[in-house]
Amino acid sequence: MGIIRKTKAVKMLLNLFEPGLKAILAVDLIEQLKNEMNKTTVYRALDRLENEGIIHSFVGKNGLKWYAKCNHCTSHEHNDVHPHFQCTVCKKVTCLSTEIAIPKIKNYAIDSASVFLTGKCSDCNS
Amino acid sequence: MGIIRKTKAVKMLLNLFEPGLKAILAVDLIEQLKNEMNKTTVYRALDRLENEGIIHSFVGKNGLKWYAKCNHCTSHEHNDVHPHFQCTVCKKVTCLSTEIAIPKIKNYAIDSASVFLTGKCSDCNS
DNA sequence: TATTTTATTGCAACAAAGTTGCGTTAACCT
DNA sequence: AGGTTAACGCAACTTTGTTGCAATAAAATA
Repeated sequence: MGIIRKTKAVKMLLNLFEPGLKAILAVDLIEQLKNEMNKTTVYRALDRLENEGIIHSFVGKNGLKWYAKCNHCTSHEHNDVHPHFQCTVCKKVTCLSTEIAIPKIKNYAIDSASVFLTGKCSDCNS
Repeated sequence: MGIIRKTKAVKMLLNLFEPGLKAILAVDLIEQLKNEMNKTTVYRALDRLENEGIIHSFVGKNGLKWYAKCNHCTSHEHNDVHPHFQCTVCKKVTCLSTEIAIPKIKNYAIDSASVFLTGKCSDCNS
């Protein structure tokens, strides 16, 4: 365990995430890769990459699953607690590097926060 | 438009939300009401109540839809920008009344934020 | 109250996202 | 190269949510 094979699926997926902070819908990955591999393969490869801390996932407003590359995570710890942002104009979803302040609430022990923002990105806001 | 009929479905749903801040899974509502009405009816009644600003919805970590009662919303405006919290012990999901600070990001125009927190609620944190 | 209007319902069929089991294939190790 | 085992493909399935349409029941009107 802990070892991940460098299979065709893994390589292709990592290529697609290469550009950087942009998140991709699982469904879109399946569509893009439909001539190369089965959707089951895509889902399973994504699972593995996520378990190894190479990518992370989150759920959008509509319940669909997004994936993006991690910055400084390991299989033990997902350090990457950052907000995700969707532009209402270009529809792109990105990881923001802004740290978010986890609110303190009396008598509650909060151990995770996920923040999803919408609005206009810098490209569309001009 | 703007008028919502006080049908059986609407009354029963509002009763279930009565207790207060607790959110309920759409799927659980359907299960609870399966002897009383069709799931289509539940989904459509929830839609109407949400459009009128009587309840609001959000998506949990797993992509499932939650509904909860609104505090001070109208059909025109959902003022209720509050975090949602799920206790990892008792699994309950509640609306927190804490205001959240929408982060400012240079060149971005942010117009909505949804925050989902997990941890231990006050009941389970003792 | 009886009648008309129109929103709401039930049903059955569908759609989309994601999962599972299992026999086959292909990475990796030696 | 050969063996071991993770990864794959396929088909079938599950779950959540949606749609069209004929039937029903609120509300409005007479």
